[in-house]
Amino acid sequence: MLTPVRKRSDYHHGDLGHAAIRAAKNLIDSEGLNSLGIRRVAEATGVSPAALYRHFENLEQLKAEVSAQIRLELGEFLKAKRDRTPLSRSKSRNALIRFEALGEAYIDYARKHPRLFEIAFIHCDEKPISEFGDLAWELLQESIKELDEVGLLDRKIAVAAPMIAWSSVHGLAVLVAQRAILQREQDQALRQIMDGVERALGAR
Amino acid sequence: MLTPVRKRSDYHHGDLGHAAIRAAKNLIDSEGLNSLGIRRVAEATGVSPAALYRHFENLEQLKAEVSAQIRLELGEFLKAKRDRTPLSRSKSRNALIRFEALGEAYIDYARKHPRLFEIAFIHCDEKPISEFGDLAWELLQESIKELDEVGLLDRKIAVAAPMIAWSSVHGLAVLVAQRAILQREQDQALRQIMDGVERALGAR
DNA sequence: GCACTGGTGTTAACATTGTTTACATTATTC
DNA sequence: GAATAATGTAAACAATGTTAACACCAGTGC
Repeated sequence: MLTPVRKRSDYHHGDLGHAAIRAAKNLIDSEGLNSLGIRRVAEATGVSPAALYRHFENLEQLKAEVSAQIRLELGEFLKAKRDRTPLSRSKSRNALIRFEALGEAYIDYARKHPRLFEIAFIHCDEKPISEFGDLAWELLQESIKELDEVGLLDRKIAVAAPMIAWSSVHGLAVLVAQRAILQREQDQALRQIMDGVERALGAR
Repeated sequence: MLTPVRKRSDYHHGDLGHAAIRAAKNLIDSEGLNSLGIRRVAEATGVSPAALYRHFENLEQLKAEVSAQIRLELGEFLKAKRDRTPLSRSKSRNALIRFEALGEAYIDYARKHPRLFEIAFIHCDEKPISEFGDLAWELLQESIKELDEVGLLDRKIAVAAPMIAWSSVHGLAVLVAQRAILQREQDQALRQIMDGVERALGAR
């Protein structure tokens, strides 16, 4: 991914703002949150530092917008990976396969982009997951409904199911992103946790 | 908690290092990680900024030591709260009560000290939870063993149990600390998750 | 075509930060 | 009690976020 360079008349950028968010994201992804700075982003977008203040109030707001962007991309990543998993002929098994694909994809993202994942959920202040229209959350709900339709969801636990599944996998993802779990133990941990979730939901 | 002030002869501090970690912790707790700085800590401990470099290589290392300190305090918090929960006469119920107390205490800490909790597990690089002799992890293992002894643990899931329980509750704790879950929904979420964990472990 | 206006960029400055260097003071050791 | 190590200070450095004053340019209304 190359650094986007100035276009057009060479004075006005044309799409700073979006370009800044992209540059900031790449910076965090490759060098970490601490390396994110107004001046670094300005350099990467080929613009003077002060120009960024026409598009963001301050560094903190830029971070927040990058964070939102990452949440979006995470959701798209989950969706894409789930829709690419091969299905069987059993509708019942497919519900489970697609559910597990979501879990795997979630951990996968945390492993591939740990620094992005770490800031995905900063500053959701008083905006709960279940309300800020998060794509990932919707995918989870949808998947649980699929489980229900094929009889793999214990009705007693139905309303709690999304929370249980989310926090279980999210917990692991956080630990993976922070490298608090050894690389070689991550796959095993995921299998254990998905097993646990499925036992909890009654899906067995 | 007052700012520790210079003691003794007024030139040598006597216990900078520990005092710095304490000051840094209080700073983070009350104003957030972004407000942590060498100069702020120097001011709080009544010392010149350069003095801190006799005790820490740089700001990053100070952060790491604060992080370790927080992990320790979190463990002690869990232990204290668990040992203060009233027990019943049934040994079987007590195992469950103590297990749930751990979960509640974990969330409680994240709620009371969100900014501390958030940095508790940064920079555990390649030192997995299960190995760095973490007190909290030991408490969890111990509690699961208690569940096993009273027959509340499904043997098939025994080895996976710690991972399942940890990541579930840790996931919620992270969301709570980041305020991605509304205050009034937190208690319900915890109950749902503990239910889920107990179903997963076979503890019913 | 042309002035004007709002949006977007630049440059130069400011206060503040982490960090280093050279030096001062105290503790400790023989 | 002198030498030495440990621990503090002060002053400087480059780099940072941010602001203010000015420059350019696209679009609108005449």
